[in-house]
Amino acid sequence: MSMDQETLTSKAEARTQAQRVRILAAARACFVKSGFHAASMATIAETAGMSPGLIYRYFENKNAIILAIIERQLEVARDRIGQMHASENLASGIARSFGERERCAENSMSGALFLEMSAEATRDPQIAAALRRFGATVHSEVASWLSRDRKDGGYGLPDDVAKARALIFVCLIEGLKVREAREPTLDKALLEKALSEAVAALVSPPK
Amino acid sequence: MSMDQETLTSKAEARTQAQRVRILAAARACFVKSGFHAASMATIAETAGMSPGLIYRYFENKNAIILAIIERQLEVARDRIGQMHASENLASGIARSFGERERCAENSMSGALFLEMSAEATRDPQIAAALRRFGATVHSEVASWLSRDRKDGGYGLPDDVAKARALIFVCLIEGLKVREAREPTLDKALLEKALSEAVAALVSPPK
Amino acid sequence: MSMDQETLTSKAEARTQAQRVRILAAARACFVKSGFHAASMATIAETAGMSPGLIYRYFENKNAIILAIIERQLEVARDRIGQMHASENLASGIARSFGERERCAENSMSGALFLEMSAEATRDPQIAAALRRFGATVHSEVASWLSRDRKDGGYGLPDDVAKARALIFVCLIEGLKVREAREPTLDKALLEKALSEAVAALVSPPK
Amino acid sequence: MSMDQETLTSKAEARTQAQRVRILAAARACFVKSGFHAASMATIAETAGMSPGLIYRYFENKNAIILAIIERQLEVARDRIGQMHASENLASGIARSFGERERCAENSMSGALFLEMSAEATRDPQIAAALRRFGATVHSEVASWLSRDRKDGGYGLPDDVAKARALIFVCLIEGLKVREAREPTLDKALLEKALSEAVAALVSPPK
DNA sequence: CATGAATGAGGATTCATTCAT
DNA sequence: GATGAATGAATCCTCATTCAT
Repeated sequence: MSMDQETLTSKAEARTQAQRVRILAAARACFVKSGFHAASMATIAETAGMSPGLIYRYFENKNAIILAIIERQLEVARDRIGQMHASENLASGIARSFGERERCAENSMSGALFLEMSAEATRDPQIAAALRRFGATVHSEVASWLSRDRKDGGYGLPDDVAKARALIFVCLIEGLKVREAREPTLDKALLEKALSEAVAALVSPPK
Repeated sequence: MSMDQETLTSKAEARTQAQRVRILAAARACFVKSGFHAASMATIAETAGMSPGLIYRYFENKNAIILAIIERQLEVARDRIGQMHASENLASGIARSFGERERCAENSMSGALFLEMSAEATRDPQIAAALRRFGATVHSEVASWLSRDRKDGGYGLPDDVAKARALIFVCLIEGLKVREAREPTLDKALLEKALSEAVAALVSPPK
Repeated sequence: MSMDQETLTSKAEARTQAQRVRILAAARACFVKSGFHAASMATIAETAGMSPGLIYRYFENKNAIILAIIERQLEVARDRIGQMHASENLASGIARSFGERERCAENSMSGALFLEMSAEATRDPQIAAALRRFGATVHSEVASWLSRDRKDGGYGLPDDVAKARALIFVCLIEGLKVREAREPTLDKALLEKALSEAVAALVSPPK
Repeated sequence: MSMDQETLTSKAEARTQAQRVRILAAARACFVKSGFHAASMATIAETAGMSPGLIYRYFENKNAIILAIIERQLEVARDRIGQMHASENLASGIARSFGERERCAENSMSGALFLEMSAEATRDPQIAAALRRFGATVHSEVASWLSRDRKDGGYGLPDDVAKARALIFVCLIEGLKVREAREPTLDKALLEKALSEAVAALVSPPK
């Protein structure tokens, strides 16, 4: 009744993957609450419902966890920005997502986490590289979306204009993230008004 | 050859002030390099060329140093933003200040420090309050500048538009700060081009 | 060969208890030798044969250790005083216990520790409260013993006289404790003679 | 107009003495409030209205101050006990002095200080010796007072009885001191009642 | 696999003592 | 004499990491 080797292996791998996910979820929660440094391995372990020692079977050390979280958060963020293109009303979409309470799962990029990551990037070259990769991807994606033909859902801007506006767009979004972390109570109506005008300007044809 | 009491007192005060400045400069350097938490008092003391114990004669504890640095950085930032209004060409001014090398002195707002501060603000209410105060001041300053009459060096925008645009402006600047910390090598020409268009849009009369 | 859950739990609890005892014994020894403040956690850890960090798994901080020791010493003292009632010859019992060498174990109330505790009580309200509780218990116990009927092993004194004499009795005992700490070489014969007369007077019917 | 050498010297000595007194008074106050260890030299200096450095011109180190204070306190206590003999009503005199608030000056032996001293004596042989000397003096003084002829203000007890009762007396007083430190709110009426009976018994002719 | 007890290197902070002025 | 800035060792405590079970 024993399973063949391959099945066993894949079962084991699945479990390994599940454990890693469990740890990362716990770590994310702790990091959001206390920051990378203040969150202790003991707390993360407790949050994950396992022993501190076990974590080291799945991650070499705390830094590896931080890195893995960052990697995953960047994927999530990338996806989210991808979805924006499709959304009917970009400005209100962004505005609405502002200050969304962490829904516990990892499908939302926490402003606090984003700050923590960025701050850490100024010291850790690996993190810096990851963020740079992320930034480049997002920027070119937004740029391509602005330059794409109108009939393909784009805005038909010349390439150079698209690139410049994409930069503004990306900085604006990141600035909002920072603000969100700091001032989650910001007036949403004002924000939406401001954003809709800004977005309109960003996608309008150049003079 | 003895000095009168007043002279002595002011000498002592001058020394005290000088020491505080020395400590803050060292702390700033350490914080930029390692972050608020990873920078140890021992390292700060060494950087300042003094013993760890001496620091506590001038600051109650590490947190007080962090707070003092933040307060000072926000002043600097406030001043800088104030100067922007006066500058001939806003966009290129901002672009030029981007990525300026930390001149070690405290007259430039380090992007890294800004991130560190913002991240810390999500945990420390005192820091959060300081940042909020700062944010409010800057926002209203920018708004008043946008709404002021053209003949007074403003842009004559209606109050509500000015408020909304000021928000965008401030977020954009902060987003740039974040980017600066992460990617100081960003293409300056592109940045200037992007900013000049964005700034032009922000100060243009509403439709 | 694996143990069931219950066995495991009780084993763990037993170990925890054993470690606490080990720490308390070491701490007691250190406190007797150097006092609460001068005894360092490092020394206690070394005495207990463990690392400093480990102590904090079993006690929240140094103060908790001090408190635990005090609590335990007071229990011991309470028991001892309880036993006195039963003893054939009270005076010689007290005299004999005077200056007993610390048997390292916790079954003897060290005079030094008693002093340390009392001195600390003038500053730490928690310790003061514990000592006050202790004092009240002992006082009322002695009083009830003096007032109880002769046929129940008491001395049949009126309540108010019993209360007053109990106070004297308790102060006398405590005074002896102090003397013991300071002058363990006191002439035992003299002490016994003095005590037997004093005890006789304390239990004699009032005029 | 200059004073001769001798006058100068004695003037200097007087000043030295005055400074020492000032320091000791300050130290006493600090020790009563915080204990020997917790009272810092800085606080003592501040209380004495001088700089920390200056203290070291008059005392070799903190320990020397402690020792000097103890020496002085013991003198005071010796005097006080001497005065007791003369007092009309011994019991009420003791009772009344119980819990007297430190009158700031050094003419009252603080219970807290007494405890601190006794605790310290278990470690520091010099302090132990001082206390032992003190104890012996007081004991023999009390004994001689009990054995002295009635017409000389004594109680005419035989020498050996006087010695034994003096021991009880001294322990009782010390026990009261301890209690005072711990429980300054003790019922005075009860105390006086208890003491008057006890004192009466101690001075009564032996059976 | 899993546990969690154990380690020990730091970290912030205090304070007796010294010494240049 | 007097100051008080400066030192640096020592203290309590935390936490990433290891390893026997």
